[in-house]
This record gives sequence, C-alpha cells and structure tokens, in this order.
Amino acid sequence: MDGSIDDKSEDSPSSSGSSQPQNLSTVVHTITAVPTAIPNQPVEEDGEGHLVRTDTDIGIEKRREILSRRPSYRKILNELSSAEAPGIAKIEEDKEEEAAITSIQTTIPSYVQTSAGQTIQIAAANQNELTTQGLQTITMTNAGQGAVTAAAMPAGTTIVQYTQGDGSQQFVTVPVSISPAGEVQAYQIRAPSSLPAGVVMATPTGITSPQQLAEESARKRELRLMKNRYKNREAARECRRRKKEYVKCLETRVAVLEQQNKTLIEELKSLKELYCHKAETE
DNA sequence: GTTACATTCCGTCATTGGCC
DNA sequence: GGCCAATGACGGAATGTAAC
Repeated sequence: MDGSIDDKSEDSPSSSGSSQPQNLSTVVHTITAVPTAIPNQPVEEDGEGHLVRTDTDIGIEKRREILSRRPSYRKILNELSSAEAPGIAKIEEDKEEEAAITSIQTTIPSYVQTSAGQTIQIAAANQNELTTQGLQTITMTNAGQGAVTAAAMPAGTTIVQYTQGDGSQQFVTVPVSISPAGEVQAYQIRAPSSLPAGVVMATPTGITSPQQLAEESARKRELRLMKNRYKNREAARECRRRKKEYVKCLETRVAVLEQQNKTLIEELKSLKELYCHKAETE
C-alpha cells in the first residue's frame, strides 16, 4: 500500500452497505503490504544501531514496489468474502455494463437529412464496434432517395441532420463532393476526442495517396484510443468502487479487532485480579 | 462576498499480469 | 506476443470550509 488512497468519500456503495461486521471476527487475514523485504539492499547505520536506507535506494525500492503489485481489490475482497462467508458481499462481475454498451451500439442512426431536405442513408461502418459517449463512426452513402444536386450543397458542404437513438436531433457539417453522375461520394463522419460533444468531423473514404493513408491510419488509431479511453473510464470507475468497498471492509475489520482487543484486555485484567486474590488467600 | 486551501471526484495514461 | 482487465499515478474540475 502506498498510502495514497484518496477516496475518502462517505457515499457508500450499495453492495457494501449490506456488510455484516459481526462475522468479521471469525477469521483474521493477513494483508501483505509490498514490498516487505528487499534482498541485497544496501543500508547505513544511523548511529544508534538502526539500519537506515540511503536516498538512492529509495528510488530502487519505489521501482520494486511498483513492480511487485498486491493482488487486486476484487481478489482480496472476494477472498475475505469466501472465508468469512455471509459477512461481506462479494464484488460481482459487471454484466449490466456490457448490456449497456450493447445498447449504445444499437443507437446508430440509419438515415440523415441534408439541409436541402434530401435523405441520405447512414450505415454504421461496423455495427459491432464499440461506440463511445454517443459518438460513432458511420459511413454515409447516397441511399438513392432522389438526386442530390450541386445546388443542394453549396461550396462542397452540407448540413446533415440526423436523429439519435434517444430521439435527439444532431447537426453535422459535412464536406460533400458530387460525382458526374450526380451521386454523393461516400464519407465517414467521426468525432475526434478533441472536439466537443455533438460536433463531428467528416472525412472521405476511397483513400489513395500516402498522405491520405497516413491520415486514415491516424484516424483509426484515434478511434482505437477513444474506445480504450471509454473502456478504461468504466474500468477506473469500477476499480474505485472496489477500492472504496475494500477500504470500508478494512475499517470494519479494524473496528471489530479493536473491540476484540478491548475484551481480551478486560478478560486478562479480571483473570489477573482473580489470580492475585487467590494467591493472597493462600 | 471573496479568497485560499483542502478534499473529493473523475478522466486519462502508463504499466503489469493473466490469458489465449 | 498480442490483447485486455486492473490498478497506480497524475492533473484538473467541482465542492467544502475557514479566515478575512
């Protein structure tokens, strides 16, 4: 433990609220702090016979500390739960979150309407792809719902309106080029993390030049990072929740052990008195 | 009211270990 | 070896609190 626990909030998670402290006294676990001992670690004496580490060694220890991690909160708490049975609620796997993500995936709109009133089909680039914060990568193609004329898209752009899964309207500025046949070229609409929510960018597909390839790979990388960020955000939330639960559990154990200690001290005291009294009478 | 400081919460990145 | 979940570390935003 590094002692840097910053989650001191009192808003207890619902699952931990059901913890039963009375069962905690049955088993005493040893939570191993790492590292407990570092082999071959040079030390100095402080003049009083105590061994003191030098400053340079602290860096090494820190590194070792980083390298040798303690088991996860989930493992520790689940271990506590299994040993102490009904005392502590197990940290559950999060099935609901997966379901939530799935529901986001299905909110990709099918059609958009240009500022001139044409309807354009929006097909998800990959329906199975994880979408983040309501942002999605979608490919816009002409659905053949009437010819889109150049007049409808002055200066090579158009405002695209689409309806999200929740019914809210979104407007997107999209650069559009028209083929000689009057068809709209395929574009991808995306939302990089640098843009505020609700604002998306559009980039063309059918890339040929090396620069475009580089841009495309950068875009893919950005999308991948976005997905990772989303997942990690969720993971961090869960991790903090578990950490809170774990700390709460430890605090409860401390309280129980303190009480136990008090009781034992009292017991020892009374036994001593009894012994002394008996010795006097003899 | 406002300022300064502390605390809490949250998102992000880096890193690790386990699994395939 | 790559992928992924878990977690530590860090920084910024939001909120609380005490002193003025």
